Amino acid sequence: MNETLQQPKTKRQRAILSLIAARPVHSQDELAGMLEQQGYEVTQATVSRDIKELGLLKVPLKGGSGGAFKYVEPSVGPAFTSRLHRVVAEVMIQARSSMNQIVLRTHPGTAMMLAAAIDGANWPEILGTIGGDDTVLVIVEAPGKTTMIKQRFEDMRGEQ
Amino acid sequence: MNETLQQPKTKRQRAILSLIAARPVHSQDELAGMLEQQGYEVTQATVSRDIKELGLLKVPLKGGSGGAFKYVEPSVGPAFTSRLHRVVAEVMIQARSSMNQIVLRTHPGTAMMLAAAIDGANWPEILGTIGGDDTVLVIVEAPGKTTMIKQRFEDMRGEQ
DNA sequence: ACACGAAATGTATAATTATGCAACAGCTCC
DNA sequence: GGAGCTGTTGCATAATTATACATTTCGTGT
Repeated sequence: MNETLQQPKTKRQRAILSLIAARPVHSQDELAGMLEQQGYEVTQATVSRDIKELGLLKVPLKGGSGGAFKYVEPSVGPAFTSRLHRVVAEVMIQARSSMNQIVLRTHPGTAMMLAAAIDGANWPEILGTIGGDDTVLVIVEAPGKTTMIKQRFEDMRGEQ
Repeated sequence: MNETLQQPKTKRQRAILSLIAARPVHSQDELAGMLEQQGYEVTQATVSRDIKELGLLKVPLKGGSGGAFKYVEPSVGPAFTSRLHRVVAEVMIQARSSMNQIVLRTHPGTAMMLAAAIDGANWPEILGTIGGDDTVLVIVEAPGKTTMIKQRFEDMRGEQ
């Protein structure tokens, strides 16, 4: 029991990560209860602080099983967005356009991945893409739509 | 004003995405007030529902400016995890090992990206990597550590 | 026109989360 | 030893978010 009373914070936070990975945890009270079962003496207030420190996210469940939300690690958050969105956010450096062409610059060795993601998105305004090492050429169906398409890519990259 | 009364949900949700991208929004009440300024008649209850539908995330601010949290789109999550973690989650399909070698299978055209991310992580147990089109060969410093390293990759990929 | 069902929304409030404040523990310095 | 500082935690509750229920709106069929 002295071991329980002297439990360091780091160990408790690691236990939290294990718990939320093992099964859905719907509320901080629930999580506090689970920690109690593992021998940690802890309240909802401390769990709230842990969750904030760990950067855990409360995400909506898609099926409505039990509670309507669960806690996840930050890395699980992106799974809720489209593949193209994730890839753009990860590899795209710059987007420039002229007439009906958009040139996307990427980190070295990642252009093919972005080109594939763009193809997979099946945007009707895009005729096709050519990917090299760090550059993707996107052909837009008409010059009038180029700026809008470029803006979409920039929106997906988000603020830096 | 009739236009305000007949505002469709989709348009309001798009406005929400623009608002949270433009500056930090700390609470649903704050967001409801901002929407009111744009002519949407809406309450916190509806905003809560919108946020759930859009899958927006409430993330902790790192600086403590104003409120301690803000709302973001799921794609903004990547900033919270390491590059290797994100790349593994995005491209790695399988990890297998033998003696001091780990073979990682990836989506086509993405192996170089993963190899670069592994190199960038500078794990002391890894001597080096060789990346091809859809396969990365990882050389571990000793066979005794191969399983543990492989497990790390699998942990980062997470449940599928 | 009316009836019906589904979707959307507000009101009120239950449920959940965050935090101010005080207390305690641990560490360093004199 | 004591003083001072920092970090951690619980208590109590303020703040925030989610939701039950009722109402309204919209779309479809007769």
